[in-house]
Amino acid sequence: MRLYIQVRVYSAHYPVLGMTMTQVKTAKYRVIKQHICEKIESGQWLEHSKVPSENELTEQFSVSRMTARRALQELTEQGLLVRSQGSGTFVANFKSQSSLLEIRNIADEIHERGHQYHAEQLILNAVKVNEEVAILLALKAGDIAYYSSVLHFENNAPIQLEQRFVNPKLVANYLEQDFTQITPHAYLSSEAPLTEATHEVEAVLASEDIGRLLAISHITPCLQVKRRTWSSQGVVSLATLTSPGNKYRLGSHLIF
Amino acid sequence: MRLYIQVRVYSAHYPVLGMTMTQVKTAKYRVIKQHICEKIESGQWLEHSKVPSENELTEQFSVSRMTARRALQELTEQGLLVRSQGSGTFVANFKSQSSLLEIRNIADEIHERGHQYHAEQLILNAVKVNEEVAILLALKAGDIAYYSSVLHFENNAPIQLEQRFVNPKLVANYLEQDFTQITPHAYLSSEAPLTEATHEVEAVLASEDIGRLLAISHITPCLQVKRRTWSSQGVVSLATLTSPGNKYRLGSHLIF
DNA sequence: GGTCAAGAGTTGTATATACAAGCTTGCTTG
DNA sequence: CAAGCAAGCTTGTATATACAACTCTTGACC
Repeated sequence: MRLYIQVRVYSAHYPVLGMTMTQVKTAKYRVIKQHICEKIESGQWLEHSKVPSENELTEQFSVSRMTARRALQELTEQGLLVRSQGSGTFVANFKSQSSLLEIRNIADEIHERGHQYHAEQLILNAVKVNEEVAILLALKAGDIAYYSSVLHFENNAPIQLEQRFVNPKLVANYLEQDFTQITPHAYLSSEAPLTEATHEVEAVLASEDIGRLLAISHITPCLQVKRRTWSSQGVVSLATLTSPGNKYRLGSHLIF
Repeated sequence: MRLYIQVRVYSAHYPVLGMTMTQVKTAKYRVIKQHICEKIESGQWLEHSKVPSENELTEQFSVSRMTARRALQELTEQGLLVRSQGSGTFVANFKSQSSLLEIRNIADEIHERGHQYHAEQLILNAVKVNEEVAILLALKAGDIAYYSSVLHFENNAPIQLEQRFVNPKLVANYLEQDFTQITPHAYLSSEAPLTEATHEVEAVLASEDIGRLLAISHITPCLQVKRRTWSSQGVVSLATLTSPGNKYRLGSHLIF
């Protein structure tokens, strides 16, 4: 159906055989962003230290000021930099943060930071729910729910344990999925679009089991987010996300 | 010291007597953003409906395409709009993503639970800020900022330690307040209405000092929220809120 | 010597322009 | 008529330019 379009595109812009289809030409401002990110994440540019000015970047990368500016601007909006009219641009002190305002896919989040993501699927089965879970999922105690336990990795280090109960009435094929290929959140979003969500955030100490999975000691404080999501049909799932406090932060940005 | 600067500025740009000092000249792209926000929030532009294209806005507001574009771009980054190359710009389907980490007064929160609230004011003075705080408050290292440390109690048990730096240029009478009578947050809101805020949430172990104040052991995990608030004038304050994880939770409710 | 002024450097806003790239529509053509 | 193409609209990227506004340093003047 749309093949002719692709043919046109390929012939015009991807003439070299074997060339990867993705990001054949990276936008200049993205190159600059990437460069700055690397400097910060590698520790070469410390917090509060000054970042090259727009004019300096203009020369270094042979781009116009507007292009250099765009890189700095976007990194500022993303919270990596702080700018001050008249005095310059500086490395912010908050690095890895995710947005609580958005229900996000942790895989996307990690990819955005330029890091490698993978997941291990620890458990995927059907379980009888206890009373607490039953109430929260709008089921009856003793009913069957689907349960998954997935460990998320950033650069091969465990970063988050996800334990999730899913309402089987609303998501039929949950047990057939492979959550090393698609995150539960991404799958659920495609099956039953979210209409509502609540979060509860608390600080806890990891249990022995969880500590072992996340490779942390038993006195490491963890952020635990309990997320309950609805579709138009009702409560879809109940997720408990546990991350070591020293590796993971939540960030939010409200505008009134 | 810096008065001459202000004089120069006033004479050049604020020639009319009685003219308010704030927002005398609103940036054009902000006007456009405001216009679009109002359309969406008033319901005149429904979800998924098409927003005027860059060229249309260019004509309507008599600006260049780059300026119109900037308005659309920023609203997209803020999640109000969705853009698609080739087809147009549309109202996003996530609207009132309000009350996440709703900026609330802890006193109100405790009263709502039917509990008793009171506060102790530990410190209230002017301090020289270090570089980190200076940057975040848009001051210079060594400048003076106001600092307050207030301990909040729920039913006579300490529930939250609030440590706050305040920009003295924007809130003049901060040191004259009695924060056992009004919370810093409530006072600041009355003085300089908030327009923006960022939060960072992490799980930490309390330091010895903080542990003593909060009456918790040194292995109690704590939720630590760092909140940076803006008014239309700039960064108003920088607050660090620390609460024992077993006594305090953050909740949020998103509706799509 | 302290005050003020000027200048250099920085970010902020705005415009005009050009071309690339993706989507939609409708017309042409076989 | 249907397939395919092209035109026209959309957003995306990039440049060059100009001036405004803020900060800091330097230096001159009183």
